Amino acid sequence: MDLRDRLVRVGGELVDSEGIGALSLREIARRAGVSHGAPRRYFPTHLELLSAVAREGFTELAARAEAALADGPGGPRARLSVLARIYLDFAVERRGRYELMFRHDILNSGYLGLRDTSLPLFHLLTDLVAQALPSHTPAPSPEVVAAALWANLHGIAELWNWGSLTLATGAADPGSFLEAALTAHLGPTPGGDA
Amino acid sequence: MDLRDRLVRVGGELVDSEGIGALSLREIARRAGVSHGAPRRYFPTHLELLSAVAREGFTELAARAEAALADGPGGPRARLSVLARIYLDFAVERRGRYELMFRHDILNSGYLGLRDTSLPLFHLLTDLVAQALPSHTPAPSPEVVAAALWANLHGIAELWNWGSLTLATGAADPGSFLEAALTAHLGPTPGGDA
DNA sequence: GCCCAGCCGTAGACACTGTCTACGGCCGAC
DNA sequence: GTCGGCCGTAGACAGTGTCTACGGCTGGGC
Repeated sequence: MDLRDRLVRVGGELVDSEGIGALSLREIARRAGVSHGAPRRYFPTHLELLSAVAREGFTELAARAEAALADGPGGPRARLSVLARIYLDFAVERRGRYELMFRHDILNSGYLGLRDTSLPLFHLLTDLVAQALPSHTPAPSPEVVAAALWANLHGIAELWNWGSLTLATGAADPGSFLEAALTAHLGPTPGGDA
Repeated sequence: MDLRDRLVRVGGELVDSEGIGALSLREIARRAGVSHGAPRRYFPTHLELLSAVAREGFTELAARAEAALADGPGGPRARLSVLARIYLDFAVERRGRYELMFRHDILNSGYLGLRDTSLPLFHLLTDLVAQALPSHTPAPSPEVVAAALWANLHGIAELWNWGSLTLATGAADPGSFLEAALTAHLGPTPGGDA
């Protein structure tokens, strides 16, 4: 296997298990069994390696979303609920990776490449929102609603991971916040609660 | 002036102007005009110094909120709008500081002290939400709505600072997202738009 | 007035980090 | 068979956070 891919994979396992603080260049190189100078042949800088690890996270998140949305047709609102759940589950399960994926202070250099990987996900969200939006009232554009919903999801994910939501409300599961966010931004579910 | 206070102040100026990456222990010591070992007398660890800088941020945010809410009485919904705006403005103006304040991977050691400083702000939010919540429907508890609103605000702040909201929607000001979040979580404004 | 103790900051060492550079070894092309 | 180029090694360098030994200054007890 290519050393380049191996480095990204090792970095991914490392950030998934040990968190963002363990992602030093030399540690990745050690775990990949090469010297500390080897990664430089493929990633001119430490941050570019981290960007590649983050990008891998985006592709996996997109794959999860695609897989979950593939089998059941369902209405757009139900699909949005699934998508939001996928997003939140990813953020909680792969906490370190999720943090890395949104650490823009780290990833600015590789940001252009990252954007290409994360934009399709946002477009998927926008499309679903456009289908799910009620047709009454002068609703704002789907992009705006999708962005607002995304901001809400991201905030829930971060606060949940910090324990702030549990601390403030005693909630044992972020699902209620998720559904509240969907209802808040899209209106009440047309077909009932389920 | 106490060296302890000077270090916190210098660190605060540094994170406000240069961002979180510039906040090394030795750089703070240099700018304070002392040797790199001096801070250790007051902060056993680099992270505890950073926690103190973050705490100063929370107290200033609380002071801003208090000042803004003091002069005008206004309805609870209007006061919530002011509070949300204060929060968002702080996050945008003091971007580095805001990032630091919510970098829980850094601040875990001083987290207990931080919680004491940030909890009153959340209680203020909860109180206002309790007053602003419409009395129809089996509304969820004010804590839950306040937490959901906070999560939304935080998400807006982060995505806005990253430029993601501008990129996705072309918006030139985060205010529309802010008002949308208020409406989404509290229901439409009873007294109109203003 | 002197002396001594304790606080405060200095300075150097240590392990670790990311980056840069000079080097060798191996493999394929000619 | 020889030569060139890719790949990884290894060491140097500046920077970091932490730890420790040291000096200097100040204030209190006699």
